[in-house]
Amino acid sequence: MEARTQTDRIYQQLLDAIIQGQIAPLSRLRESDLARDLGISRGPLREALGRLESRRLVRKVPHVGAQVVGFDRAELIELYQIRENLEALACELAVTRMSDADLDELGAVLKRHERYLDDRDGQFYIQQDGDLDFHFKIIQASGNRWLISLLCDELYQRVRMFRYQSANQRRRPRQALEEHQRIYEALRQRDGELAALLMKRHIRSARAVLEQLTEEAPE
Amino acid sequence: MEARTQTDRIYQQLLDAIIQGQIAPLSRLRESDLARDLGISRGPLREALGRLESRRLVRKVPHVGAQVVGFDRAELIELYQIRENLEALACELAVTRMSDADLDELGAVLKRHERYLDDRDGQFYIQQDGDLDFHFKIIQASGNRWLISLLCDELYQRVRMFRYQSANQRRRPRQALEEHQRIYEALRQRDGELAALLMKRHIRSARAVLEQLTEEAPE
DNA sequence: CTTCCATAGATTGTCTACAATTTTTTAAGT
DNA sequence: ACTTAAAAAATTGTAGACAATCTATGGAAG
Repeated sequence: MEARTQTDRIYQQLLDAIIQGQIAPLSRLRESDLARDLGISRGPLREALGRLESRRLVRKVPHVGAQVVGFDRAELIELYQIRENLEALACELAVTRMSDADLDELGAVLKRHERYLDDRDGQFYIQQDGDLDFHFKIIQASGNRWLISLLCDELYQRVRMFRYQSANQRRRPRQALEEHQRIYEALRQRDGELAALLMKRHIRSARAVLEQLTEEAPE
Repeated sequence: MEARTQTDRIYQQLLDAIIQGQIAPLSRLRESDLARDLGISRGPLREALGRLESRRLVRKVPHVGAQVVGFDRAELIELYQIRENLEALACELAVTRMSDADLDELGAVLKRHERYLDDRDGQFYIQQDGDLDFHFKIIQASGNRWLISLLCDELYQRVRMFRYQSANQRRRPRQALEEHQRIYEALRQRDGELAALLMKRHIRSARAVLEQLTEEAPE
């Protein structure tokens, strides 16, 4: 039997469904219906919805209800601005804490990505989330618990959601990989400052793509 | 009658009590007792506790219970590292968005602080939270919604909790004020880069104090 | 035809009771 | 006296019913 609680299960389940778009953005989430579909009562469901609200994947209005958040270009750009800075910080911190073994693991991730790219030349959907492995490893290595939970548990959910929905494969996976490799090299050489700079650039270029993507008229 | 929900009221109530130390760190929070004391049922209370857990002011263990988080020096230092970077970013963004009126307001905050300092020479408890006004104003002016909610709604609760509990008045309020003034000047001159640099230094010096405060043996 | 208000329906918020799990107590065995 | 195990107590997790609130429908007045 599961040691976890219903709330946890349902939360995870809804989280995945939302991120992968199985529950469409802006969907209204009716508690009674959902509870029935999921085979639980409203209590745990409400707690799960509350958690989703805290993670900003759902918006709740008192006495009205909950709905999945929509795609908001401006908000995503704001999110990327933050990632720029926090992941740069992660690089600086990681440099002082990563063991050689950690670096080897990180290198292995890149090797794996490279193979994917060679195989399915260009089009790599699986690498979608695989890309995150690289970032996650560095963040984890930072050893800063706030940083880890902020980036991995909160901000990144939104990034993943965006990627799934917009079917927005990176335009230039090869370039992204090269940027990763350069960051990796900097870490190898224990040059935190450089790694941070490169990471900042890396994310900024992703943001630039995002800004062009759904270009809108300047206000 | 209040438009808010019980969960909201209780959440705010518990939040204040925890931050101000009326509910001591590491206190066990028993649902039945708390609910009785607060005059509500366990349902809304549980949702409030869940929200507190999301904000990292409470830790919950399934089937065991919830307790207020304790003082963790290392964790606070990690938090300050993040503030350094995010508030620097806030400065850069704020520079491009602050109106002259906004700047006047910010200046007024500083004037007020100055008066406090002149009156109750040195010892300023009220300025405890007043200090945050300065930071909050800049953060708000950044216009980055993620930044605003991360700093104001999440991270700062922890900072406030620490300040209340440790009765850790800033040692050098005068110096802090001067640093604020310099940041303000940089913003006035629309020099975002400088403002960011000064903010980073400002928070870093606060962190340094923190590091000395409860000095522990290096591991 | 439009606007306003009242009523009915649907949905969320809250309470009480019950089930599952953990912790504490108690007692037996070594 | 100490360890182990079983039973009891306390506490959290879940379910279902009721109350409060919002939304939509329909009718009357202008």
